[in-house]
Amino acid sequence: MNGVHLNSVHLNDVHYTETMAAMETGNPRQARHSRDDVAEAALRILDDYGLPDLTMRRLAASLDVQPSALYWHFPNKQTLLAELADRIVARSRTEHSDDLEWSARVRAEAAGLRDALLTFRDGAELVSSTFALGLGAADPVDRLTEAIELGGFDAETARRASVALLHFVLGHVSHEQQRLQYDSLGVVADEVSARADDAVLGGRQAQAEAFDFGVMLFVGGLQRLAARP
Amino acid sequence: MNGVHLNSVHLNDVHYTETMAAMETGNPRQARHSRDDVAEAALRILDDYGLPDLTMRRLAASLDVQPSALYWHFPNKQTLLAELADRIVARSRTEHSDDLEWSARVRAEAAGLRDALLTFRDGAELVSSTFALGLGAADPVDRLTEAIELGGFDAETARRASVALLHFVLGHVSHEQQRLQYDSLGVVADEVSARADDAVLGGRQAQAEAFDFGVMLFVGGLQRLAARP
DNA sequence: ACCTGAACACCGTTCAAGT
DNA sequence: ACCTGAACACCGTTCAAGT
Repeated sequence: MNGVHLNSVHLNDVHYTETMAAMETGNPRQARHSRDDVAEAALRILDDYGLPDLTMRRLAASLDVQPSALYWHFPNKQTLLAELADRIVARSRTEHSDDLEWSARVRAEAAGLRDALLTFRDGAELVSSTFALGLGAADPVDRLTEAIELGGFDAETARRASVALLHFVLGHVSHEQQRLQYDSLGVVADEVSARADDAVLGGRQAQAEAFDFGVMLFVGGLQRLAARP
Repeated sequence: MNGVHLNSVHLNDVHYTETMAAMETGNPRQARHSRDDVAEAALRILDDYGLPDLTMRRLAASLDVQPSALYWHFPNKQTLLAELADRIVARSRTEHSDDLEWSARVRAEAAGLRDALLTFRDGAELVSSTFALGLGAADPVDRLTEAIELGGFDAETARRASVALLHFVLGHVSHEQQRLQYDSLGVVADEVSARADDAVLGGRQAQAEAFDFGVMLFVGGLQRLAARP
């Protein structure tokens, strides 16, 4: 804008490589990091210590870097979290043998999403919070919408239904994961009430059943809608 | 346990009243606060500035008190938030003319809960986070469960359905409120895309419709379940 | 291209002590 | 019964400067 050709700025830019820096300082430092390195390190902290412990300062320390260095790769923490959410959710891409009936496909997508969220500690809460902020998580909505549209529903109905279903999925799995680490903290206190509680809403099997039931209610609602338009 | 009668401890306890303190210091300080005062002040900050600004330090300042004083009323912030969640949710007690059909009553309960959450800024997010932690929000679950049981469903089915419905409600209203303040921040940028976006998922009316649609899917799923057991 | 150093403006919580 | 004062152990983010 001011007449200076931006392209010329880097003409004699000296690129300090890792080895050059090591030679100068005599200190064979860690490799400098890429955006991808940062995201992967963050996912590791998330899974090992949970969302509350995923701080910029801790992340920086795990990469042997100053906290301020992270802001070269991501403009702020929220953007980093959105990136993590997208990476977690990307694992839910099911090869949903396209010959499935639409309702079975919806159930498969929902189950795949749940599995993906469960592979990372606090995964549901992370995705949930970034989804609520209007960032990321667009992909699962699109895939659910597509599956529902196969049932002959119009675009808006399908979208509304898939967003509703996603809210259920995120809420359910958040709850589920919260309970997991609550249990792992061993609030043993009342053996009896713990058992009773467990019988009602605990146990991996029971959680999976409750999840399927919720998805089924949704699908059932859609089917009823199709039956009497 | 050690033989000392606990009842005798307070026998000659001197109670410093507000006026006594004022007389001594010559400083007519604010009235000392009750647990209820603290909760009400917190609700005011929540509604005026939002959940991220509801810090213990800010709350203390609004009460003309040191942050540490709050810990006499609540053991920690989480407990305070749970109390706020309960207070917000208590406003959803609808006088659901008991002559309503069960499905209408479920819809009324859901709508009442949404209205209650909307009366406070970030209300849904607050209730959602404490619910995910297993604190509070038990009341709405109970009322929804009761309504569903009137439809002839067994206790576990009713409970699972009501928890699922609650997850949808919390997720939907969180999203809705997030959008509200996103809009109020006036990210005017693209007038055009804003309009287009608005047509699809914006507007109070559209949000209310999408909400009702989601609830209807649930109820429809239950009805279908009743039709073919 | 990627990072350091230092600072700014905050957090929640504890605890002895005061009135 | 309710609060102060002071401290502890943290946060996210910015920015000039370095290599």
